[in-house]
Amino acid sequence: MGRGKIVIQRIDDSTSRQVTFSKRRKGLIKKAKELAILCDAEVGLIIFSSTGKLYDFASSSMKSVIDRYNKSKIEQQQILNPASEVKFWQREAAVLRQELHALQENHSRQIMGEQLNGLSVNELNNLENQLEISLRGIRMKKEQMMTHEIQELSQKRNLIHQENLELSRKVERIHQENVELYKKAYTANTNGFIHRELAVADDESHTQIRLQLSQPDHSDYETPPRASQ
Amino acid sequence: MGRGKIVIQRIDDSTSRQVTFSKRRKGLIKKAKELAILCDAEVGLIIFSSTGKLYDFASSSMKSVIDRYNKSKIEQQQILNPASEVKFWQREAAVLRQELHALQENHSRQIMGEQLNGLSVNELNNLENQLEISLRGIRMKKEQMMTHEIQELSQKRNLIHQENLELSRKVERIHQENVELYKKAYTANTNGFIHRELAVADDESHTQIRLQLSQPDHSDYETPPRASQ
DNA sequence: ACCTATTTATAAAC
DNA sequence: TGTTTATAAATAGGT
Repeated sequence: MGRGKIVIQRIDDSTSRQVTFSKRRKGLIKKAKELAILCDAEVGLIIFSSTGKLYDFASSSMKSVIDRYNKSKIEQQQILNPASEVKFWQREAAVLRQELHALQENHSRQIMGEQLNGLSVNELNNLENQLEISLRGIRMKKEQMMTHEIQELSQKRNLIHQENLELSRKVERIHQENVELYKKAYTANTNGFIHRELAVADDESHTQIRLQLSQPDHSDYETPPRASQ
Repeated sequence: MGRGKIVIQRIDDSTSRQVTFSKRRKGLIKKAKELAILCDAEVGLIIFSSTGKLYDFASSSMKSVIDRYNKSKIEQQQILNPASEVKFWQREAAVLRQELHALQENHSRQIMGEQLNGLSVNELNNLENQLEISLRGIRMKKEQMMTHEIQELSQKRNLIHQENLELSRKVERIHQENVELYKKAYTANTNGFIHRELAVADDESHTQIRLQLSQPDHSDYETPPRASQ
C-alpha cells in the first residue's frame, strides 16, 4: 500500500528502515487501539526498535495485560497441576478473610448487645479500647504473617532463579562439549553422517541458549507492583 | 477501508463485533509480523477478545519481549526507585502504620475531649463506629495489597519453575546428543587419542546430569510455605 | 468463509 | 521528522 509493492523482508537500507519503522509503528498502534475500542478487547502491544527503543500501547495497562496473559498461560497448563501454589494461596487468603470476618462479627455483636443494656460512658470507652486492641492484634499478626510470606516467596524465587542460571550454564557447557566432540569426530571421520546430526544438534542448542539468556528475570523483584494499580 | 466508513467506537451488535474482531485481529497480527521483519524490531502483541480468549504474537518469544519490556521500564524508573521489593513493602507498612496511628491519635483525642464535655452514649457510639470503620478500611486496603502481592509472587515463581523444568529437559536432551555423538565418534575412530578425550568428556557430562537432576527441586513448589511458619 | 467497493495505510519522493 | 500523492492493502457490508 504505497507507490510500489514491497516484499516482506528486512529492509537493508538503515535510513528507509527507520522511516518505515516510524510509519508502520504508528499505524500498528493505531490499529491496536481501534481493535480494542471497536471490539471491546484488551490489547497490549510492545515494540522494540532495532536500536532498542521501546514503544508500547495497552488498552488497559500493560501490567494488567501481562498479568492476564501469564494467568492464561498458567491456566493452560494448570490442568496438569491442579494442586498448584496459586490455588493454595487463594484458599489461604479466603480462609484468612473468613476468620477475620468472624472476629469482626463477634465484636460487632458484643458492641450491639452491650449497647442495649445501656452502658456508662466509661464502660463504652473500655469496650472501644478493647475492640481497638483486638483489631490491632489481628492486624499485626496478619501483617507479620503476610510480610513473612512475601519475603519467603521472594527468597524462594531467587533460589529457583539461581538454579535456572546454573542450569543455563550447564546447557552452555554441555553444548560446548558437543561442539568439541563435533570438531574431533569431524576431524577423524568424514563420511558425512555425523556431520548432519551435529548440524541439527548445534542449531537446537542455540535456540536454547537464547531462551536461557532471556530468562533470568529480576524484574518483578526490583519493580514492586504498585498499590495504586 | 470497507464498503462504508465506520466510527471508532464499540460495535454494539455482538455478531458484527465478533466478525470485525476476527478480521482486524488477523490484520493486526499480520502487521505486527511485518513490522518485526521489515524493521528488524522485537514485537509482542497480546489480545484478549471480549469473551476472554487469548490471541498473541511475538517475533521472538513473548517471554523475551515481556522480560525486555520489564527491564526497560525498570531502567526508566530505577532512578526514582532504587529500593527493592522488600524495602518497598517495609516502607508501605510503615506508612500504613503511621496513618493508622494518626487516625487512632485523632480518635483518642476526640474521645478524650468529648468525654470531658460529657457526651451522650449515642455520640460515643458514633465515634466508636467511625473508628472501627477507619481501621477496617486501612486493614482491608493493606490486606488486598498484600494478598495480591503474594499471588503475584506465586505466579512469577511458577513461571520460573516452569522454565527450570524446560531447561532441565534441554540439558538432558543435549546430553543425550552428546552420548550419541560419543558412540558414533567411538565407532568411527579407534586411534586412541579421541578415545581418551571422550572418556573425560563423558565422565564430566555425567556429573552434570547428576547435578541437574538434583536441582529442579520441586519441594518448595509442591509444599508451599505455610502461613503458620 | 468469500466477494468487492471503498476506505485506509503507506512507499516513494520531496 | 512532516507533507504529498499514487498505489497497495485492509476491511465493512453483503452473500
